[in-house]
Amino acid sequence: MERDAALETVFEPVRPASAFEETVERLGSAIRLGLLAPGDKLPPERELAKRLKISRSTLRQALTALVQSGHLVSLRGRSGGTFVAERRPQAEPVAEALDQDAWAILDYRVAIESGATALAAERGTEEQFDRLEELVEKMAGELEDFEEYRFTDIRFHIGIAEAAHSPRLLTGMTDVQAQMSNLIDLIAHPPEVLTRSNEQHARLIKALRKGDGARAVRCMREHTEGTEHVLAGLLPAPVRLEPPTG
Amino acid sequence: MERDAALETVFEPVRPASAFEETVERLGSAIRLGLLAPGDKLPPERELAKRLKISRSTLRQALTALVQSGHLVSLRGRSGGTFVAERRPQAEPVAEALDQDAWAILDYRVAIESGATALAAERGTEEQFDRLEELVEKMAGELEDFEEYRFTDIRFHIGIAEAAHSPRLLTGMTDVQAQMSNLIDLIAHPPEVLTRSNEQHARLIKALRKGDGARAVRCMREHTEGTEHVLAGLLPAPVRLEPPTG
DNA sequence: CATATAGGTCGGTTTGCCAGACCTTTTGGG
DNA sequence: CCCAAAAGGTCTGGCAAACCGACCTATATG
Repeated sequence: MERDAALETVFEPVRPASAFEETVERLGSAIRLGLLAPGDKLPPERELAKRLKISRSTLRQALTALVQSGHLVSLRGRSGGTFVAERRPQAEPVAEALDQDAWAILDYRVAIESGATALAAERGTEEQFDRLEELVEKMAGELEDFEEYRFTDIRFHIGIAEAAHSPRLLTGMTDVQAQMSNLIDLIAHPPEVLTRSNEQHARLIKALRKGDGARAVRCMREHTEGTEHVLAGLLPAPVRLEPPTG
Repeated sequence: MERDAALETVFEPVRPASAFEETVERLGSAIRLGLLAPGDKLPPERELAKRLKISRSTLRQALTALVQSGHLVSLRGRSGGTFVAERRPQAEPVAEALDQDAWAILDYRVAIESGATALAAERGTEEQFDRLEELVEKMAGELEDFEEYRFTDIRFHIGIAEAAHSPRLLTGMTDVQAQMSNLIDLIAHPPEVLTRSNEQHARLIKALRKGDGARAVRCMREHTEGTEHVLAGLLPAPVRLEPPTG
């Protein structure tokens, strides 16, 4: 039989997330990605529960988890509320998620990034490109502070997804960035690397402005490959299996 | 505030799928996509439940649903089992899913397809390209029978995801193809269109063989645009909203 | 100091899912 | 010919997640 790989996926374990899990993930990622900035106030519980279409109790489970993990702070009383913590928890990374399949996200990333890039080249507005360019300039001033740089970088990449004008790609991109962060936090980022990386950003924008999708995608690929090569030295095994000659 | 679109996604309703739903979707899609061919026998319930890591009762809910919808047939007795129905249910399409956001899948599709294409250009093996070429030849003989053509087409696109050697992309691609089918079934497919489409397939493979990712992606974009243009006449509104000048 | 606005707590109900025992149908093999 | 094996079909009890809604507590502002 031939269509084997595809069939295997069909029978892979079904593991739907619970409402609680998904909520933690959504809010947690948004915070780690800087979509919710330190000090930002979340909507009141009852309201947020409505927006997320979950019960308040479930929402509170998630909030509690995020408070305990240091992502959120909640204050009681009249002008109280739930706030994004000022000092982000230093997620001690390493040791976890360094699995074999850490590589899997890289593949997905390539797809989302280059796909979004191709679309952005066609649909992006001047304003959006301007904004991307601002971000590039901002990054240029953050070469010494990786924390900051990375946040701006995330906004840059999400910005590309926005320029693609597609909700699905936007969620895809936030997904990707969230998962990438786990990996990216692991590696050193000397200013030279960031400089180079940001140059690629600049070239990318140029191609986008010209509407040259193919070139833009090539830039993006080059860009993502950079990370991959750096990671290559860190992740446990570069084994990329071949089918067992079925 | 600027990062608005991204924030909205954060607070979108959380709606985790149930195990039941996801199972129906997985099996149903696999059947509609032809990954499970008519007459194929599924593993016995108890075993399948183990593989999917769900309880037999939940699995049976899903199977029952699929039997009622005509996708599956189950036979009792010793050499019984659950089989893929010989005649696929003629999902009377129209009327449903023609929503505004039918367009959303098209965007995601572009990302997955062009992303997978880019990767396949780098990682695909000769054997895989050979196989893709076989499929193209097969399609060339199916220009008069759209049902058949479409199945082969699906296998072609999934084949590209396989050539990209990435599990995530594979699931992404099956997702995309499943959702696309809803739309594609709606439109007429005269042989001329299929011919043209298949020529694009052929060019795509050529580019893949040369390892020319950029060119391959361009081919793929051209290919997907074809569908989009045809659909453009059918879907309710081509409105692609711009942000309300926040 | 009253009251509005928040977070915090509790109890009861519903629903999804699971585990496992048991029944029924059919057929291949002794 | 009959029975054991291999399937699908049925039922029960139990647990945990999620929901709903009412109520408690803190506190800052007017």
